Amino acid sequence: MPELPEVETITAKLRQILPHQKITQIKVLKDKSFGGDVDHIIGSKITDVSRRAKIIRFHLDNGLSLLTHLKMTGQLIYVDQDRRMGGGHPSADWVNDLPSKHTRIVYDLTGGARLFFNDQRIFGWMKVMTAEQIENQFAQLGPDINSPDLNLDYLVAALVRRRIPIKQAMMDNKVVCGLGNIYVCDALNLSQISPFRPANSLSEHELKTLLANSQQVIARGIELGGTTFDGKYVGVDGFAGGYQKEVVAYGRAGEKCYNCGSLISKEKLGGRGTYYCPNCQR
DNA sequence: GGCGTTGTTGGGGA
DNA sequence: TTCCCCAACAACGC
Repeated sequence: MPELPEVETITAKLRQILPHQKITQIKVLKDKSFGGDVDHIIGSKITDVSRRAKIIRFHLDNGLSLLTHLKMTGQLIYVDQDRRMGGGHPSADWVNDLPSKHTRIVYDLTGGARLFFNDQRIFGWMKVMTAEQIENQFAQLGPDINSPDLNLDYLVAALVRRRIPIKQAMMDNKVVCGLGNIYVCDALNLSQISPFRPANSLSEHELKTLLANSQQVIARGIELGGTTFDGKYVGVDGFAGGYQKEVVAYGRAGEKCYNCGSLISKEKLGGRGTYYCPNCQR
């Protein structure tokens, strides 16, 4: 479920909280959720937390890293020794339910704090990896949508031979990372470009507009702490994001397009729900 | 019981 | 080989 703004929000928070903390114990409640040997990282200290695409990386002082992908329903919830979530904020009222029936892994940290990995659908994972394995994992990825390395020339070159619909191309991690279904629908609506257009049919000017709007919706999503539908995404402190209040297309089928006043449609594209305005998105 | 769900991956066909 | 489509992963709510 989390897209880049959600993962970025979680990463930024964990980067404030976790460095210098030691992993004292790990309880794996669902084998499928954890890859590698817990004994290789128990006793190590977290030195940094970073993000690439939608993958969060915990850097450890023994040279290994712990990587996690939250996929659709993963959550990382930090609870300190006083059972406050997210390091000092008031806690969501379900803090006392942890570990819950969806908790897959529990990390005990320095001084009695704990990090919970919850994942309803069990698509997400956490894995112990070496630097070399991480390099391989990241090698095929295009630049992050919010990366300074991403520019119009790159996007034009990446899409020139792609005939798939522009929406699918923008969601392809080999082209650009971090633009998921919610934000890509909104970026296309703001750009007044149809999601069904072949990627290589867009003019350079259209791609420029789409890139700028994509960067803008992602930046806005980060500002608002992500998007929460159905309570599936929550931050490290257990609370929801705010972008769902500002969506321009996603989830608005039957409501008026903010560009032109026509009604937003919903159709399937590449197996995903696609919200767009048939009138002004051309 | 059926359908839909915010992400990724791999198999198979063209 | 590359490109592209689609099923699969699995659990929940409507």
